[in-house]
Amino acid sequence: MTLEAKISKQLTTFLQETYQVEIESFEFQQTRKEFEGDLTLVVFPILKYIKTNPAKLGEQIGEYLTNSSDEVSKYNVLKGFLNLSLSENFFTEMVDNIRKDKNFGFKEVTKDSDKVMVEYSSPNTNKPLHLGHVRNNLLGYSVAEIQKAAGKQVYKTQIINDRGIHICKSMVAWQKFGDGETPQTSGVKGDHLVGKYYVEFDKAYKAEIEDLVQKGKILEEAKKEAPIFVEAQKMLKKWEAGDPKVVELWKTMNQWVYDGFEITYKNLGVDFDKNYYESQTYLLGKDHIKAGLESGVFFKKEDGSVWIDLSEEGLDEKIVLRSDGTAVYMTQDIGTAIQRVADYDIDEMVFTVGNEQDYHFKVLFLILKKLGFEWADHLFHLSYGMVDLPSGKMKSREGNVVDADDLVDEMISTARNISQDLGKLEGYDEDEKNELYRMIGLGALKYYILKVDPKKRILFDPKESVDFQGNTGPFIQYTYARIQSILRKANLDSTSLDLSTYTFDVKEKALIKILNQFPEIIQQSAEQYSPALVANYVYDLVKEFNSFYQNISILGADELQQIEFRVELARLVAEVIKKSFSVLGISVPQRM
RNA sequence: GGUCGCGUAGCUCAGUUGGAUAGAGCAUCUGCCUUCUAAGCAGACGGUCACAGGUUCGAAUCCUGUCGCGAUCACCA
Repeated sequence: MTLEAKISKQLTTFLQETYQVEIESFEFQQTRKEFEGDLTLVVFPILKYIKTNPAKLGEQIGEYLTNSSDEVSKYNVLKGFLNLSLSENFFTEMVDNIRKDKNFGFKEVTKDSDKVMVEYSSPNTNKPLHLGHVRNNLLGYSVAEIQKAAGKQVYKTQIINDRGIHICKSMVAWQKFGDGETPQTSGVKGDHLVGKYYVEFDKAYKAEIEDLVQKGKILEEAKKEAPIFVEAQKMLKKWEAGDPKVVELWKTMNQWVYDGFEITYKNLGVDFDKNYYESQTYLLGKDHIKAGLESGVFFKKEDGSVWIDLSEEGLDEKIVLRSDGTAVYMTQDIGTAIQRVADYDIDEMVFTVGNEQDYHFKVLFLILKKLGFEWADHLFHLSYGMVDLPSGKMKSREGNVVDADDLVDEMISTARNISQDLGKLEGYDEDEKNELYRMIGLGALKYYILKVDPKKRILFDPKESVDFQGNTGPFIQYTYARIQSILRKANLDSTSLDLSTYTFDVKEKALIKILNQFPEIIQQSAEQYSPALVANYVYDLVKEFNSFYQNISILGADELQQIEFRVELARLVAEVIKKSFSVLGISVPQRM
């Protein structure tokens, strides 16, 4: 039982006996720093039931709790706020609880735990990943890890958009201008090579449009008639018809991209339990449209196209099948969702997709619900804001993107420069140093992106780059490394530590209180699908620890028991840092 | 135009069932390395919480309207 629950119970009893009113829930908050106390009861809401003066009631309750509750040792009342000081015993209890639970903060995953599938990344295969994908990947991975920590069975997945006009554009351009170039012959990473031809396509396409317009064509027509575009469309038709040559080229170029993506994913430290490929799923869903047509969920227009009318829900009509009977995006999304539930028997699904698709997912979930799938209530669109550059939106075909691989490299090299300036890595060999630079550079990047509320858009200025000081990943990693240093020096066995007679320092208490919040933070961030909560929490913890560290001597404390406890407290802080960062996908160093 | 989201310090962000004098970091300025790692600590400066109403004992938070920014409203994905 949480502390709040315990005290609430006592309060219910007290108010029942004294005022004959039944109140079960009370409003608590952390006592603000400028006041004495650990936990604050807000008295105002109780006045709705008991007409009296808030200060007077606060006094009464405070008096009662101090006398009858083991947890409360002191109180003071300010206006309508009752500040309670917790007893030393209670702090001892909290510490003991944290110490004895090796899995502190995380819920155990069992065979009976709910199964949740988290989809993220889901790239197109015509270009390398950029900063927008990075946010998507970091968010998706972290949310998946947080769900695990909250006790769910998690499957990470992506659907790779490996077919369609976009990849055909790269293919056509490669055929025309590529001169047989491959990743091997050029030394260019596969996804970048294919991306290069996507840009080439766009250049040639634009030139052709320009040319046609010069010759008197209307822009709209020119766009449709430009020879290279016509060629790409032809190629798509051939692909759909299974033309062996086209399919082979398609396979080859996609493989280049997959090999490239694999490296990027590895560098980012993200992974997947299952990949779905659009080329294998794009025909799915049609059967369900048929079934829905029969049951009256959908209706057919004269031209044969199939629609759903969502005007009752305040939305429009939405097409689910083209008049020629082919699938649209929505069709296959209906199909893949159903397929996934069939494959994995999942209870929940999370779709990590940008907020530009809010409407799409609203409609998708509604359709699945109308088709009668119970699980449609447990679908969540993890909608996140775009990452914009100072110059505006990133557009791959125009080349104004922050490339994922370049960005990671830059972060690592910044970390290297800073580390070398500080020069604290005596005794590390080159491999160890490089591993550390990578850890810090990625830590900076990941924390920078994850600490922001997912739904907010991020403005990323490559010139200003990412900080390594203050509220940053490296700051938190640094604190962890400092603690490791203390643990090495102390070299203590704390198993027999007994705190039953210990008197805690204010800063020790502050740390214990924050540590104690960890399990709740994990649950909250899981419920809200927000890694930002964990990021901000661990920052608060670390800030408090650094203040403690700088103001109170740990190894130089007066008494052995103090030394032992402080070392143990530092160890607990380090553990929570490590766990918090692990769900953010960030590693922590022994030294830095 | 309809719908959805956002608007908090010069900049980047916290502020979650409505609660005390709205908090951090960066930047600027002041102190602190002969003691556990200064990627740190202690402090100063910095606010019309976009604006206007409303609900409430109490609003950055809830409601309405206005303005600004963004997204979306395709037989594209």
